[in-house]
Amino acid sequence: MQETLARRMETFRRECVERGLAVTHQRAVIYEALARSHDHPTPEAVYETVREKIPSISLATVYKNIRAFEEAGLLRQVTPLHESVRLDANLSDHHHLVCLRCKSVTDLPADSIEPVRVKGRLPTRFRVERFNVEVLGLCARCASSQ
Amino acid sequence: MQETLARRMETFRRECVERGLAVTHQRAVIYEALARSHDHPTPEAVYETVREKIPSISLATVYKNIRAFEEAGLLRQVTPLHESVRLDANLSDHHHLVCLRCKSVTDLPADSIEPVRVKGRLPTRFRVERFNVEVLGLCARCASSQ
DNA sequence: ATAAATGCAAATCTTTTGCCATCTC
DNA sequence: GAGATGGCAAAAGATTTGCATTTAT
Repeated sequence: MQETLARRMETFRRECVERGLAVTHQRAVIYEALARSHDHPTPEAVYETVREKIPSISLATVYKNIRAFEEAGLLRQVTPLHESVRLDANLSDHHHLVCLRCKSVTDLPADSIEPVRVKGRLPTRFRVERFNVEVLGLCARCASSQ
Repeated sequence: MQETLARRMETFRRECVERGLAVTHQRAVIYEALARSHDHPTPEAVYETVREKIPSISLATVYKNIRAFEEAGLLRQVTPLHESVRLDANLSDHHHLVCLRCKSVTDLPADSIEPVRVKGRLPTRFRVERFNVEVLGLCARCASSQ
């Protein structure tokens, strides 16, 4: 497990070099905080963690680097739709097609995807209410103007 | 189809009465804009649409009513995780357990859910990159403190 | 030495809140 | 007429940007 972290830090350094990103102290500490975490933290939470090691770091630096890591493919956002609330007045069972570039959302009838089936047990005593399935990719327009 | 809209407006009025929400002109126009839309608009987009019918409406009113409609169960947000970016440095295939109340996110190994399978064709020439599966519900802590 | 990155402060964008006037029931 | 709602402006929260200083390569 510790081994895995060391390997991930190694990968991180290599990726940075490959992408022309300087391996700064701040970047390494931010990335390590992310690699250690399993709670899918917000930038603010990452900032608080990193501050324990680098009290002088600024929140803007955390944001700038999260953005840089994303662009380098070192991390992802849990959902690509966090920028602004997206509303859905269609309460019937259905799914969504989400364009990663333009963030357009299109309905997908429930029957166009095999029903989600959980195999085995869910980790905790989680009370499942429903499933959200997002099909991520590029819409026709974005795929062609690529 | 027009029929469906009329029926939805009827349901809307009934739900409002049942929940003790006054059926104001603004509310009806906001709800109708949402019911007619299929692009999962942002509050700002709803505001622009509604302004065509009620030029004097304020953005705050749109936000307040979206909130009220949500609480009344008349609409949903496409993802419950839009408040702040949630980061994921684990790029391997996996899913997420999301608590609708506290917004905690927990990893779910890829093999705990049957692989998502698309039945038939996707509507447009959409270039699928990957699937996001969110299991929504209440985490153990929130379910018990309910 | 050079180009990129950091830190700070200000700006921007999204969403919420307080308060008084207005409308629904 | 009472209490909920709307509009406006200000506040709060999240994220980005500009710029001078510092750091990595």
